[in-house]
Amino acid sequence: MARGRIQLKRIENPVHRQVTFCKRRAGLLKKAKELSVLCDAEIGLVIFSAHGKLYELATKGTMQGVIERYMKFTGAAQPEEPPTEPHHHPLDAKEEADVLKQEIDTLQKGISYLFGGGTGTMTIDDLQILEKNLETWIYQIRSMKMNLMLQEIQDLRDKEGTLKAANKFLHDKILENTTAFTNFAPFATDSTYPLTIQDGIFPALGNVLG
Amino acid sequence: MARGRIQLKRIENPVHRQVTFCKRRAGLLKKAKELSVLCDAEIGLVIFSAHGKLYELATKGTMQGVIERYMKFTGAAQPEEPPTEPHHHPLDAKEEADVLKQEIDTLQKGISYLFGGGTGTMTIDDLQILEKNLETWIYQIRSMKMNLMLQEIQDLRDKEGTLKAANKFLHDKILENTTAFTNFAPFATDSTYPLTIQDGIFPALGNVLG
DNA sequence: ATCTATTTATAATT
DNA sequence: TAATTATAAATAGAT
Repeated sequence: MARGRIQLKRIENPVHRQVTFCKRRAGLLKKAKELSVLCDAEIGLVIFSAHGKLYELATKGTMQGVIERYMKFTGAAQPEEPPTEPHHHPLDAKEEADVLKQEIDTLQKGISYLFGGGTGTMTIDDLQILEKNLETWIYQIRSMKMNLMLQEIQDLRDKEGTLKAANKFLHDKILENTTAFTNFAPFATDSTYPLTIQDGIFPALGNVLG
Repeated sequence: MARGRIQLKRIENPVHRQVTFCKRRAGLLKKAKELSVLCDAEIGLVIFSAHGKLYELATKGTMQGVIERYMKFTGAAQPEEPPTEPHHHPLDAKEEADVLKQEIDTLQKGISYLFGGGTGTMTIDDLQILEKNLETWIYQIRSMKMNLMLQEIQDLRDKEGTLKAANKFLHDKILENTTAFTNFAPFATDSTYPLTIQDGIFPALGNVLG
């Protein structure tokens, strides 16, 4: 990138190649860090030099964590442990996570209880109970989360509607004011466009805007 | 890097953040490719956006290959092999919903199959498989729903931010107009108060403010 | 998405 | 190996 364009091919001179590797490796790691910080992304970066040396960067946790998340995402059967959920909104998220963990505990305890004896004396009735329990657990987990999240979505939608309404109101107000202004005559004392409405609306909007 | 320095901290404005994420993500991937080609290095790069979308790059082979090499290097436990068909792009909402339905289907079929026969010849191995499947299903259902809903919540939050910004802008606009108007028409001060609009808007605002 | 003014990264050089 | 410097490349903000 300086003092001459570079060709996008392997640098044959081993000294140049090594120097460039060091510089660009540092640059790449820096850029990765910046992207992670600026945009709140989780990044895993591994670099094996031509001679097999490893350089790595994992933002927001460990490389193991990144690899597991990647595995989950791409469908690799990477078992166990509830993954680190995307950090979002501390309050509800924490509660939800706790409830969720508890539910999973319950499920695993139930399974252990039913199967852990190793007796092989499972009856159809036992299995029926297990089935029902599993369905119930799944249902409860799902609906609990559903309710929480639907609630939040609804709240946000309401907020959006309100903000849009306020937006429209303000917009219309501007149009009115503009019209009044351009058409205005000094004797327009009977104006129905009362700019002092702001006394009513602005303090309230102040809260919305904040 | 251009038109003003940036602070090395999370960009709060969601629009700016998203734009910067796209640009810098592209830049980072490009730099990684260049380093790999120029210096004959093997690189694996995974990026999870704040919304959980996956972007990846593996030079000289697959991401699985990079992960395995990394695991060998660090001596970490090998997370077994890739029965994978990597989605190069994260599932969108519709795809996720379909997968979810399918998973539920599978769950119900599995239960029916295992219990519906009524033979009572369930082996411990069968039960082990069932247990594992149930855990997997629950996890998948949960994380899929999570992703969908977190996505929507994030979208709505971003929208909210945008609307608030718009409202602030309009609000400022009104202040300007008001000032201009009163300066130009000092006589029109006895205007009546026009209350018809607030009847519509204020109750709605009340919800936001509360 | 495209453009442009700047900042940042870095190839060549010392 | 570590600076310096001239230049290419990336990108923040604007359109």
